[in-house]
Amino acid sequence: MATPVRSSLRYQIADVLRERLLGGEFEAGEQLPSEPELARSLGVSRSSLRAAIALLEAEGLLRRRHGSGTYVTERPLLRNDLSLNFGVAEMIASTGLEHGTSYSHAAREGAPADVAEAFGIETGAPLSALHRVRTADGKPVVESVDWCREETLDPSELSALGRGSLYDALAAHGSVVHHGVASITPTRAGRETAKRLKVPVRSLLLTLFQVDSTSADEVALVSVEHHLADAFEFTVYRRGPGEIGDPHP
Amino acid sequence: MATPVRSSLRYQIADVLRERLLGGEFEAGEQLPSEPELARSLGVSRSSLRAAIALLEAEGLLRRRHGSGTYVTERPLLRNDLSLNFGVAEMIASTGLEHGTSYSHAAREGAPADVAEAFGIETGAPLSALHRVRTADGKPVVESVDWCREETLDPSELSALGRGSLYDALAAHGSVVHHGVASITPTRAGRETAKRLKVPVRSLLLTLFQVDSTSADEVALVSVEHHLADAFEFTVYRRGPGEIGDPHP
DNA sequence: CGAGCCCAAGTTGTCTGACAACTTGGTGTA
DNA sequence: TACACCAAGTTGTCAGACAACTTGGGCTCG
Repeated sequence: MATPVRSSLRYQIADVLRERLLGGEFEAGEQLPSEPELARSLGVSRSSLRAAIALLEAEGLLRRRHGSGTYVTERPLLRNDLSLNFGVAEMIASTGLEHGTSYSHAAREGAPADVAEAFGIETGAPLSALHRVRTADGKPVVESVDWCREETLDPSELSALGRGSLYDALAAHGSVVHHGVASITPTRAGRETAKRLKVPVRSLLLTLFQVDSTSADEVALVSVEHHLADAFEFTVYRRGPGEIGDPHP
Repeated sequence: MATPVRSSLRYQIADVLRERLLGGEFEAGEQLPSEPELARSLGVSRSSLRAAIALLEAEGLLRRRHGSGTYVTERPLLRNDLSLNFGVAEMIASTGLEHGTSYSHAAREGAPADVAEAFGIETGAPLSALHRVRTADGKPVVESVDWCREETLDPSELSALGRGSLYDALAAHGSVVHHGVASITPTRAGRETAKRLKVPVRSLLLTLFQVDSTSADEVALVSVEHHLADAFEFTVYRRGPGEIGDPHP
């Protein structure tokens, strides 16, 4: 088939392998077929396959051992792996719960200091803002505010979002999100937030302040998410220390 | 010089480049020399260089654009990048503050349920435990408990640790930590923790539960760290969504 | 003069084949 | 039994070539 092929081959191979790995085709700790064999069976060159394996190794899914083989990492699948950028909806869906939105309001608002700094604009300059409360099986679990430039999406387009993904809407307007940088802090629910999440004031929250950028490193979206403390568990794969090192077997 | 060369060449190249990048040799957004040129100047093959660049791309330091070039990512250096595994001491030192330990106690203790599960042993089975309170410029900021097998390090070895790194001590006993998986939750200070950190009971904390493993995927260390909410800021680079995608320039 | 097409140079992406470095299990020997 | 050695299999690195893509300049044409 003549698919347009937008992304590099190695990413496509990595996607295929990731799917097969997460699909449970291989056991934890099991050895993968050798590189030449895998490459043949996938119909790609060994070098492209190796590049794909390198990606999965950086994600912590695979482990390579010189002279021995490539092995599936023994680890419980990470829940809500922070190194991947997904929306709240996906996060809720991945737990098997039904996701919904109990509150949604879009407006033209002045940028708070931290948001303005991320966009490189003056504090108070107008932006499009989308306030939402996301639910899991009907229970409010996340209160979020998303900010983007008016030129990208105006408030009316934001309210018309419905069940569609914000990332998709941005992409449709030429602002494809390539990556984000999130900063994580524990907080307490203020009066407004508490009311919207239906929890007592000063309840424990985990707050994500995230700046999403395009592949040209232009800030496309800034979002603030307040998560109920016990709603989700965030995990990260941390490399090192020493990056490699294996003195003796 | 004839260094023994233990790790793969691509990791060494990545280390060199990372150093040069973080050292400010290139400006943010600047284009790197072409791959053939860089490879020549480093005295390595282009394929090895490409493997190294792939690592740095996965870390979010570089960006490659087909047909155009390789560019330095525009982002403020991440503070306390969670995707790298560093100790509390390094974290404090990186802020320019003096790190210390105001409390340290090692003992043989029964494993709590979550720690036992990580090690794959029975709850209550004996482990070596190291309780510490870490300080920044004399102020307590982190309370931590580290657990490891008695065979690896016994309590007396833990108390003798002094200012040395726990990772170094483990490595010296044949347990080289290769990576960790951390899970992050907001918590409140209990009575004991509050007293040790010298903050009011129920103060806001960020808790990291981390499982460190060797390259053979054997659990070497489990640690629980309670961080003062305003002491540090943790950040993560999040790939995606879509992993690549760049419909039009 | 401006808009748009075209092309050439430069860059990253992929392929092929070969050999080096290392691991592992088995065999043979002292 | 213990040890040295070897052979097969694996990943790591190298070299060279060509494909795919971007970019900027020059050209034509209106």
